[in-house]
Amino acid sequence: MSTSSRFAVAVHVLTLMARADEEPLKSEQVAESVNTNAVVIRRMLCELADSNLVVSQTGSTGGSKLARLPERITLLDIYQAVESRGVFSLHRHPPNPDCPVGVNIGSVLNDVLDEVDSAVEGVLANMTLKDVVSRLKPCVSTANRKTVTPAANGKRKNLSRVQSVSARN
Amino acid sequence: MSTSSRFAVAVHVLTLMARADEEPLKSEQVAESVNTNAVVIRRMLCELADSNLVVSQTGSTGGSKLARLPERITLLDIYQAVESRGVFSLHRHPPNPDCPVGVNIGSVLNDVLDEVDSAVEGVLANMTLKDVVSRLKPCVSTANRKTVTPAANGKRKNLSRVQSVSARN
DNA sequence: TGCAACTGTAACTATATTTGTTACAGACGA
DNA sequence: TCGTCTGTAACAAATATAGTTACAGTTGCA
Repeated sequence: MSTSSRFAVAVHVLTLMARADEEPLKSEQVAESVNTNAVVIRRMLCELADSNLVVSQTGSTGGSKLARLPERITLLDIYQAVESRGVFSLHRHPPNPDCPVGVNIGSVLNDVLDEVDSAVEGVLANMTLKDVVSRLKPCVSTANRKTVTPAANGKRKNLSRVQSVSARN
Repeated sequence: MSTSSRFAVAVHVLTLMARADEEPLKSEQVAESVNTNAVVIRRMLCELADSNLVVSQTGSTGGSKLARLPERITLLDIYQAVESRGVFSLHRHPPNPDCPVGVNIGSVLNDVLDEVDSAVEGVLANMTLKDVVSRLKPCVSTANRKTVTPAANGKRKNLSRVQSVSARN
């Protein structure tokens, strides 16, 4: 399916800000936690700002912070801000219009794919950024230790979500 | 999100076979309806055969047909046969393990993404290939006309699913 | 038996999309 | 005015999907 990691990264970024409270974070700081380039983060922050999820300020004391309380930001808001297309795509090239199946399979599939999208959105609408922060909590307080709590290395139900155990470098 | 069209194509292919009844279809015929290369179809047929959704036969009178009745093949079966990964991915490179958020955001996200996957699977499990064929029916009988019934040009709720109106060549 | 018509598959190439990088203009506080 | 930010353009790298060519092996049939 080749999904992007944009949603995962966006949630990560906003989670950092939720925990930073009102303190604006610099793209460089965020990039360090996400483990990517600061420009990638800034690009994403622009999209999040377009959707009114964060506010950024330029200048020497600049940075970005949440535009509203974490409990008022759902994962659906985040998803819609950074993932434009739906879950599936139709054919890359349109099917043969001279074939009775080809000519209207797209219509049938669209209905199905809309249902799928709605289901996804339903799940995402039910969780807020605050919920994410809470679920994260268990490992905090004993700041910056290197050891990971065993439960923190959860595995997906299904397979390869990339990154899982050991990454590629 | 950059989803693939594999699911759409697979449903298309199996729909053709459902309508062909027991008559085996040649990859060339299928490719013509899907509007792609026969090898692309044969590759997909191999995957579908691995999942026991179709049976193929080599030789001069060969071809492929459904391995069981259309009412016994769900869209979930098809999805699982051709789309390996879940709907979303985690970070391409693992986040910074020295950051309290980075170290276990993956675990929280995994839970969410599992929920999303389950929701998608739930929707797909509720429709069979037979249902798809039925929904297709309205336009048949008056074979091979070029005009499309107005209702057949349905649009997605959201935007660009590719292919929509005019394609790219 | 030999041919023609298939499938299965390997090995590429082409195309698209996402991610990462470098560079720099402009904003802004001190 | 200077240093430190953001915003953004332009491009390179990485990845994944789709399309193409080529060919070995299978099978029905004359």
